[in-house]
Amino acid sequence: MKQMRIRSKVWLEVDGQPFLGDGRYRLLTAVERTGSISAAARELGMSYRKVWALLQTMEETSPFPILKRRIGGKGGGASQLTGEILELMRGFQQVRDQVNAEADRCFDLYFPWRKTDADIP
Amino acid sequence: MKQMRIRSKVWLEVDGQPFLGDGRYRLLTAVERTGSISAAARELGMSYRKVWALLQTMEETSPFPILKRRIGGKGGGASQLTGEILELMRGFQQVRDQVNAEADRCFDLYFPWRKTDADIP
DNA sequence: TATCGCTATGCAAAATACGCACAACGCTCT
DNA sequence: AGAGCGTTGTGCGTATTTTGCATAGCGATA
Repeated sequence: MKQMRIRSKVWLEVDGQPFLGDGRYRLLTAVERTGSISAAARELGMSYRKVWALLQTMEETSPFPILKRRIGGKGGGASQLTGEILELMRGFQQVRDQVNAEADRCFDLYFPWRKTDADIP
Repeated sequence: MKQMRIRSKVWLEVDGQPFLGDGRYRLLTAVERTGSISAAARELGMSYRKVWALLQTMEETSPFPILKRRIGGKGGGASQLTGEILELMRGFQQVRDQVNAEADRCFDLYFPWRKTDADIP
């Protein structure tokens, strides 16, 4: 039984470069909760190398700082998010949820048939 | 001057596999207008190999036929879209436009500031 | 000043995307 | 009937991107 469904994706760009999308949102959330980039990587099952590159790219395109990093010292180091990015993340979450809801609504509106291939003419 | 803006993307999936998104929509439109896969590829600046693979994958995941192909014969061959996919494309276009509009609306709603980095606190 | 776990990075390997080059096909025209 | 044309279809080597291993650097604390 073929099941057809709609998907949607929302992200913010800065100067045409991807800035904040769903993946980075989850990553930042994990960093904030754990207080560490490497702990966040472990938690999400990603390599530290990859996570670090993501955050680095993000920081380079961002108009404001994202992370307060501490290298060395107690516990070897730590990182936490800046107030600016936390505020932006709140707005992003709102927009994302609302757009996803609209996509589902439109799908039901324009494709009330075609939930499966059973009802294909 | 850093310019921040929102982007959104909508696509249909069949059994969890990507089926129809913006790129394939444009491709199918070109195939229909030109009546030929290879002409569509040239028009979009893509290799025939890539376009063929896209359509092949699409046809494999689709619950219904997409293309009416003719190999050899007048003009060497030709292809045109089935009525089913044309109908689906119309619905997709509606949903896509409406969701994109909603994304823009939400962005203005939740980020009335932050059009540029000039007005960052 | 030794330790610890974190941040930071060079580099090779793995996976993926890409497209060139060629085969198969069947109308059409001679 | 046979050659030619411009399609569709495909094998396979090459380029590009992604990935993560391995290791260096750091500094507060004890």
